[in-house]
This record gives sequence, C-alpha cells and structure tokens, in this order.
Amino acid sequence: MDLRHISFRLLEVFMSVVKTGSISETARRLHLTQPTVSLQIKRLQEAVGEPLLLMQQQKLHVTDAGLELFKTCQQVFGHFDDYQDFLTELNGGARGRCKIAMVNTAQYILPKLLGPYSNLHPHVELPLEIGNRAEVLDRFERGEDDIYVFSHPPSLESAQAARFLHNPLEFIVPLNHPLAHVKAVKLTDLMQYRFLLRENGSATRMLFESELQSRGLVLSDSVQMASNEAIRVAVASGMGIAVLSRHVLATDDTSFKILNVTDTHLASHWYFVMRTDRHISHAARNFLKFAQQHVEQYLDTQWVRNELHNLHLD
Amino acid sequence: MDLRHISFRLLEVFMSVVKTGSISETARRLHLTQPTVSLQIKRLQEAVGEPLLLMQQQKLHVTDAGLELFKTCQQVFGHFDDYQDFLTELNGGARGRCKIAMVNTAQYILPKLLGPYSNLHPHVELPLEIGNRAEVLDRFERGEDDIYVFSHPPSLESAQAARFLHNPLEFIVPLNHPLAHVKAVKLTDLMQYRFLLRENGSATRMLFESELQSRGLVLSDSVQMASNEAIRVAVASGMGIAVLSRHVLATDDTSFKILNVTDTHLASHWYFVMRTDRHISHAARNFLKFAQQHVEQYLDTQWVRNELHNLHLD
DNA sequence: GTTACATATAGGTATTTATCTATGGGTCGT
DNA sequence: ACGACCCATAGATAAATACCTATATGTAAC
Repeated sequence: MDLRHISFRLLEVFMSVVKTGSISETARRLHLTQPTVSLQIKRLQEAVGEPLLLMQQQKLHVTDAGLELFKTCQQVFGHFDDYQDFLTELNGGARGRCKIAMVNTAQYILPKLLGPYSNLHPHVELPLEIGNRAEVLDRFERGEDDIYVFSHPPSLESAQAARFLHNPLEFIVPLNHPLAHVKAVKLTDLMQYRFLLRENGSATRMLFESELQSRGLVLSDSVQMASNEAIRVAVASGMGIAVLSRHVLATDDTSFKILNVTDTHLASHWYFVMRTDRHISHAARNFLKFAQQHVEQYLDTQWVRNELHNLHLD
Repeated sequence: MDLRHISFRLLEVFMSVVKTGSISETARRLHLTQPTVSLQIKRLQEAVGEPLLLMQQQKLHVTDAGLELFKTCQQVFGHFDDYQDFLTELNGGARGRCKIAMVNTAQYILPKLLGPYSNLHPHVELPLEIGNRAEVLDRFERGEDDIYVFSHPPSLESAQAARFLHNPLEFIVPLNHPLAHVKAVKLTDLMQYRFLLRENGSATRMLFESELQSRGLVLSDSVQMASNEAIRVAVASGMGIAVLSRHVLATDDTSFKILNVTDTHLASHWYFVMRTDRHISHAARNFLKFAQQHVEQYLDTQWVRNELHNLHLD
C-alpha cells in the first residue's frame, strides 16, 4: 500500500461511494462527472493494491479491504474533525497560549486583568515572565513572548506599543520621618535623605534620575535594593526614603507616609508592547482585545489611559 | 482548513520535521533537498491556514497548532498502519472471506477439509451455501461465491475446475429386500423396483439416468425426494431402492444393504470450480492451496484424485 | 571575517492530478 | 427492441505537484 500520493479528497470520494453504493450518485453529490469518480476509485485501488469495490450482479459491492478502509477513513476523518475543532478554538482565542513578559512593577496591576481573562478562557495558557527591565528587554529582543509590559517601551520598527494605565510615582518616608507630617514638600527638601532605589535601568529609577538631572539635583546618599517590596519594608523600618509606583503601594498600608511633593509629579505609563515581525498567537490578540474592552472595568478608573485601540489586532 | 489536496506524503514530511526539529535534517533523511521540504511545509501551512512551525531564535519551534496536528497525524498513521496489517493478513490468506457454494452431496465431504482449514485460519470467514445443482449453478452464473463445488462442473470459458475426489455411486436396498443377499446383481435386475431419486438436475440422478438411457433401460417406478437423508431413511424403511454417493453413506450404517452391481460402476468426481473473470479473494486462493496440499491428509485416501495443481492460483 | 549551517526564495521542469467530453457495453423495465 | 441507467475506458487539457538547482540571508562558531 502506497499512501504517498493519496489525498484526502480521494478518500472523501471513496467514502461517498461506499455510503451511496453508487459511483454515479457520488458524482452527482460531489458535483463531479461519473468517469471522474470511476477513475478516482481506480487510482485509490491501485494505491492500496487491493480491490475495494467490485461490480457484482450489477451492484457495487464493497470488498473486505474496502470496508476496512472505509472504517479506517471514518476514524481518520474523525481525528481531523477534532483537529478542526481545535483550530476553531485556537482562532477564536478560546484556546492557545499567550506568553506575557512584564517588568517587576507590573505584577501589581496586570493580574487584575489576567484573572478575569483567564476565567473567561480557561483553556488559554498564560505563562508569565517577570523580570527587571533589562531581562524583559532581552526577551523582547529575542521575541520570546507574545506580549511585553513596559513602562518605558523600547522603540523598534517592528513593534507596536500602546498605553493603558497611568503610572504615577510617589515619594514615601517612614512614619517617624521629619517630613512625615509636613503638608507640602519640595523636591530639593528630599535630597539630604538616603534614597532606597531599584537597580539601574529600572523605569522608575530612570524617570527619577532624569528628573533630578534636568533640575541639577544630586542625591546625597542612596542604597540599591532588589525589589519594590524590599524597598517598601525598608522605608517602613526607617532605612531611608524612596520613590515608588503608586500601584505598588496598597491604599490601606499605613506603615509609611506618602509625601505631598508639590513641585514634582513624576509619572509614566504602562504599555502593552508586541512585535509585529513575529507571529502573534490568536490568544494574545484576543487578550489584548479583551484588555481594550475591559481595562476600565478591572483597573482603577482614575489611572486608566486606554489607548489600546492604537494596536492593530486584526 | 482545506485537506482536499493534502497528501499523506506531506504529512509524513511534516512529521519528520517535527521529530527531527529541522528542515535540513528531514531533507537528508527523506532524500529530498532542503528547499523541497521548506516548500512542503509552507504548502501544508497554507492548507491548514495556521502557522505550524516558526523560526524562533534560530530554532524551529512547533506551534500549538503544529503540535496538535502532529498528534493528529500520529493517530491517523496509526490507523493506516492497522489497515496495512489487515491487508497483510488478507494477502496472506489469514483473514478475509471465502464463500463456497456446494451441491447437497458435497456437504458430507467438504467439512473434513474445511474444519482443519478453519482451525488454521480462525480469522477467515467461511460462509457456506448448500443447494441443489440448479441453485448452485445459478449462484455460479451470477458469480456470487468464490468457490463452487460441483460433481458435474459447468463449462464456461472464464472458469477453471479441477477434480479432487472420486465420487462412486452405490445402489442401496432395504435389509429385507429380495436382492439384499444376492452376491452379484446386474443393473437390469433393479429396474423392476421403485427407485427413490433426487430432483431433476441432481448430478447423481443425471449420471444414473444417462447410464440407463445409454443402455436402453427404463425405470418402472420412481419417487422424487428432496434430500439424500430422506432417501437413505426411506430406503431403510423399505420404501424403495436408490442410488447414492458413497460419501453419503456412513460406513457403519447397517440400516440398509449396499448391492454389488457387477455390470455397472457409476462414478463422478468432485470438482472445485472458480470463475476467472471475477476477483478471487486471497482467502479463497489460500483455501485452494491448502486443499491441494492436504486433501490426501483429510479425505479418504482411497477416493482422492488430487488434480488441484491444474488451478492457477497465483 | 570567514566558514559552516540553517532557512527562505526564485525559477525551472517533468510528472501527476483532477477534471472534462465522448463513447462503448452491460442490465432492466416497458 | 428501446430508453433509461449503470459503470468503464479513451483522449484531452489546464492546473498542481514534486522535485530540482542556484542563490540570498541570517546566525553561530572559529
């Protein structure tokens, strides 16, 4: 039996002939001519190397080999039907994988969107990668994920980015800090204190430092820490002061004090970024559509800046 | 997804690519060039309407759709492997069907051959048709069976027949019959008695009547009966005398007497007949080969006339 | 920077395919 | 005997396939 040159079309025709028990009838149903069907069957028989249909008393008779092939075909088409269903789900975004890589800070906000999405599409895998800016940038360069969440999106010809959330930065001090109860503070007032900062390259730090530089200010003392939590806890325990994303700070957290710095309003935005030179999974497209429609619903409305319509998702 | 023009070859190539994870490697293994494989994959992707493989960081990456297709292919090829096995058995005669139609009398001898054969090939179906000569002839004309067993084979261009067993006829009388103890009888001595005969067209009757005719004899009385058993029992109970195939008479049956008719030795032969203008199942071929090799073993050697080598079985 | 491999693309060709129309030869019912 | 059907075969053709060679391009290793 040489299947090589057997196409599924051929098997379809064969199955129809077995079902209808007639070559002419099959021809009519499949909008072919009778000789065409005759020939197809002949070819199939040659490929199988065994008669599949015999004319017997003016009637088409299916041989054992034919019947068994018919059964085999039924199974085979069953599997392909299943596959078709799978594809349909995949296309509808109801199944598949949507790999997201995000910078550390984003992990405080993205789950609010991912949770509802995941409930809606339980068959979609959502592997998340969390890293510092450098790491995520690395992944982005290599195109390892479907979607990237940046605060400062890299610029790349073959990528598109869109903001969806405002990311205001706040200055926090220990409760017993001299400035803790001052009503209005200026940025220069803070320079004398020790700042707890994320590593170089962190979007928050970048933003803060560029602000300092543009105003000709210099920190008198700073300590680098690996995570936002570490910084928060360290500030609470009096190790120094810090500038952190508003989203990192729980509103009911009273272990530190947020300053009212009147002359400085640092803020960036959260961006969804996707590469256009790479295949984007249906699930990823679907997630972004979901986000576009539901950011207002699941994220704090006061911070939402929904510009996701700028993404070309179709 | 449009499978119509997808051949199994294409799926084979695809599977190899997934397995080896490399287009070039697949090309080497399948003795193709790399561009050929590239193109095949491209075609397959177009047919499926979904990317199956992606280049990612210089490595071929199988997409979800690709992986699922791969699994589907595995199943599908599994089914075709099963089918191939089925075909192999069919070809080896170990599976399939061998329809045999035989005249009544043959049912006393054929089972001796069919039993051992069936034990050897339990997966071969052996539907038997038993009828009178006219009925079997009818089936033969229409080609309804693979093998026919006749005593007087019909002559037909597109058929071959070969003898395998001698079929001597015996005259039997009731135990209390006047001739029962006569040592040597002549045919003419029997004419005055009532003969119990099978229906017109029965090979036994044909043979007997042609003998009578050639010798200018006429029966004084005859009764037609439907089966050999009926005749045997009727003879035993004194209804008349009869001529029956030796094979119909059990050697240890003492309910009647076999005459020694010195001037008449009626006999025919059993023939296997097959049509050459019809597909002959492997099982049927195989059975005839088996018969050719084993008639001596399973049938009474004294009656065997094995001329089955005259059949063209390959 | 060159070599070694990987894939992708372009261009070419012989073969195969999927069709068709036309035709021949059976069987069945009228 | 004559349509009305059935299937098989022959002959024709446009399209698709299955390959190839040559070449471009991109990355990794030396």
